[in-house]
Amino acid sequence: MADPERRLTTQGVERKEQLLDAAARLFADRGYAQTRIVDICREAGVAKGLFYWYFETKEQVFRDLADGLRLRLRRAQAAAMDADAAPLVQLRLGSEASVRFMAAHAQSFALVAVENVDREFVEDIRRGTEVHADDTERIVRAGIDAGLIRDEDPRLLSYAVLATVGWFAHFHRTGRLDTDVDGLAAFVGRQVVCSVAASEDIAKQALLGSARAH
Amino acid sequence: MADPERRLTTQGVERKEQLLDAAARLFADRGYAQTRIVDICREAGVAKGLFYWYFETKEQVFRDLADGLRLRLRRAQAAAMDADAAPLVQLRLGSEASVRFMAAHAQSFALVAVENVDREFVEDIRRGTEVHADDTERIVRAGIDAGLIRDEDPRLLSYAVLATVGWFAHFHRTGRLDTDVDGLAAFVGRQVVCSVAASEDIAKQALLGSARAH
Amino acid sequence: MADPERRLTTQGVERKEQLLDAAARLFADRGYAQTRIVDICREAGVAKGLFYWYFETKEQVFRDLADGLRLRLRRAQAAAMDADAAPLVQLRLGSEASVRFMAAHAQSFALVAVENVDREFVEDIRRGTEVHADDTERIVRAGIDAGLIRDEDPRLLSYAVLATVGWFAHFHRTGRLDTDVDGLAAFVGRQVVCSVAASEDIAKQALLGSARAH
Amino acid sequence: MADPERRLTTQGVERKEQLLDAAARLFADRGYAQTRIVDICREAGVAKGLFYWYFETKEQVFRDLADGLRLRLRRAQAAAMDADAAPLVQLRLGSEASVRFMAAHAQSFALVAVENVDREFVEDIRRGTEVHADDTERIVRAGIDAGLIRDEDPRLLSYAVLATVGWFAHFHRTGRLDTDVDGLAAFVGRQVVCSVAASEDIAKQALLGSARAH
DNA sequence: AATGAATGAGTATTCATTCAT
DNA sequence: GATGAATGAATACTCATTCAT
Repeated sequence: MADPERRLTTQGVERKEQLLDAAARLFADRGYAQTRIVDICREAGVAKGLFYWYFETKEQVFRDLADGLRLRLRRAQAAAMDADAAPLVQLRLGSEASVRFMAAHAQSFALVAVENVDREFVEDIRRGTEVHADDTERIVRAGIDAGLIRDEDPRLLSYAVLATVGWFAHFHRTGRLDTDVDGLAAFVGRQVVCSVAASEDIAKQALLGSARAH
Repeated sequence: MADPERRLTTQGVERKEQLLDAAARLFADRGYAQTRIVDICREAGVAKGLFYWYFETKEQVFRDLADGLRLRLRRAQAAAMDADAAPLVQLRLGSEASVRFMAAHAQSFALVAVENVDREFVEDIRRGTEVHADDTERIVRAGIDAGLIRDEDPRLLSYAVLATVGWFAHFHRTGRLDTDVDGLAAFVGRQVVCSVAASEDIAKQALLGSARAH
Repeated sequence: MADPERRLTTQGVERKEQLLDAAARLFADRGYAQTRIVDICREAGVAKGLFYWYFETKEQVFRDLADGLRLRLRRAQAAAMDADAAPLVQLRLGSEASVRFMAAHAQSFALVAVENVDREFVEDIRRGTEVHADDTERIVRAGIDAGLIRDEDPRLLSYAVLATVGWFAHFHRTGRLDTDVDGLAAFVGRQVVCSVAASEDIAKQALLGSARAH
Repeated sequence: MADPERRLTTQGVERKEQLLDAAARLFADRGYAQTRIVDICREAGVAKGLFYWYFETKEQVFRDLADGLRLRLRRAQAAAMDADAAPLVQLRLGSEASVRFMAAHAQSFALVAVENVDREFVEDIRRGTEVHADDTERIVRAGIDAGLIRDEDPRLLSYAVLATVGWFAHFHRTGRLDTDVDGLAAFVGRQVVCSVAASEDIAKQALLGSARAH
């Protein structure tokens, strides 16, 4: 019923937003499979039939949601990173920004977290991660070339960075950390830097300006 | 019909194993929701009704599978770690063993890492992680006390270790790494050591005996 | 899906009625257990899923049906009884009306009289009988006080009345009586009166106006 | 598996009895449909497979049980009735004996009570009732011929007797009467007599020797 | 745009019965 | 006789999706 090309009025856009929000809340709260279309509509306060005016399928909503998140996360990172800064500093700033963003949108991120995703979407999530890994890898390569980062496989190092950022967001989301977001972001920044820096001195250098240089 | 208390004969245990294996294969292959009881039975070569002689519900099988996996993972780690070794070496050995084990049972881990069967199960996973974090934290504390590990919050450092190990297993599983398992395990070992060591020298020390000390 | 609180449109009420009718027919015809949801829907000419739009469970329909029947039976009795009449006359009129009503809705009563759906339902039936016994007891007490009814335990006498009425309906339903409904109702009326009246004369009095006074 | 012709050893007969008892208890307690073969076997303390050594089907057990009850009830009645007594006295004695017997075997009778019987057995039960009605009718006819019983259709009067006896047993079984069995039997005897006697005097006569002649 | 009734494919689970040992 | 593992037919219920209004 929902034509992907359909032009929505301003009101329509809002309605769609409402449904998207409701879906995000519920998917995150109870998981994709455990969320019924009716639930989403009830949560959004509209009738069941209306869902299909705005979306083609339940699956589509999930993808829309995931795409949106990816996009906004990348923007948040980009905004935080200083293109002129040293690679390690860029990694630190990017990681900190990511943690902050994910924490601020914890609810939504729950639904793209590895452990919450339904089989049918792993591939989507995978692709999303790859994009981030590409971004990271560029910086890592520069760092290696400049002798600032250990001479390991750049792709592997990028994944290591993503792993740290991703899991801490996850741990924070699931309430297992008493640290506040600022403290956490700072820690993740330090951890990322220390885990890839070629030497202590270089790491210290990259952590200048961060709350608690080690 | 399946009584959790029921004593199984040797043959019965084998049958159960057969079904468990079949289930593991199919769950890993196509996902929990996409696997029907009939499929499991067909795969195991038994009639549909027999499933309920050995298991109470579909969910139960899943949980049995996950529990078994967790148990074996812990054993594999314990076997790999030398209680007399230095903390960093223990972390390295444990991490390497984990990566190896997860890689060897990638199919099965695909399950517990990704599926979102229900709230209860997600809780199980969480608890499982916490147990690992506890194990790790003990070693990290010893390392900090000995001045071998950076003086950060030991819990956070433990999570960082888990993050690295877990995600690399995941990346490997999803076929994004061309590295072989040995190379990957070694890398993860190095990465873990470098990400927590208090200094380069200490890290180097801990990596002696590893394939490619940095 | 069926929300007990849901407000139905006029059309919706009709649909529900349709399904209820179909269910009543089939339950009566082949029994509760032998009637499948699909059968009911086919009989009503709707798709299987729609059943659950109007009812919560199969059991629910059954209970709805039984409740409705009980209600209507009580109404039929109340309508037949003249509040100003003598107690024995009231008993006679009530019994006759009951027999007539049960005979007219024999199909439906086959249900509530015979089926053993579950513990809960048996309880329902029990409660239903008690209500009728309460109604009857009030009249019986008045009769005893007026010296028109034998001085026995009023509750026991009420049960005796119910027994007579109930079983004759049952016998009629199961086709064991060649008597027509009018003859049967009259007989039951006489039997009830004679079985509780304090004396022949009193009984005769109460039977005046009945087809075949004894 | 179970051959109806099979000769059982003494032990075998006991085993069968055990199973029959267990089945009676469970059928009566929770109903036929709600009782599983396993339940019966567990209750009897034997393995599931053994059931089919002694019985052909679950249905068969029910029939065996019902037949046995019928037989024993008839015997109990016959034993209580004095063939030389007046018809009304015979009815009274037979009714009292029935109530006593049913009360003493309340558990078992629950399973042949109209309201508990599954659809597939109503016909069986019906036949059983008819036999009793035949017995009763013979006496009623004699009473009518002797001018002791009201000149109504003898079959209908017989049913009235059965109704009274049957329902009071039922009411007693379901715990709705505080009267003790002796009191109840006496009441039912009086009620039966009064409900069919041709006159007060005749009734009084028939009640002589009963606890509380009216 | 919006509603909610209608559709029907899909599946976990139960349980009487059989059978090899 | 006895056991309990194995079989498979049968069915209530869910929920994404469609559609008339």
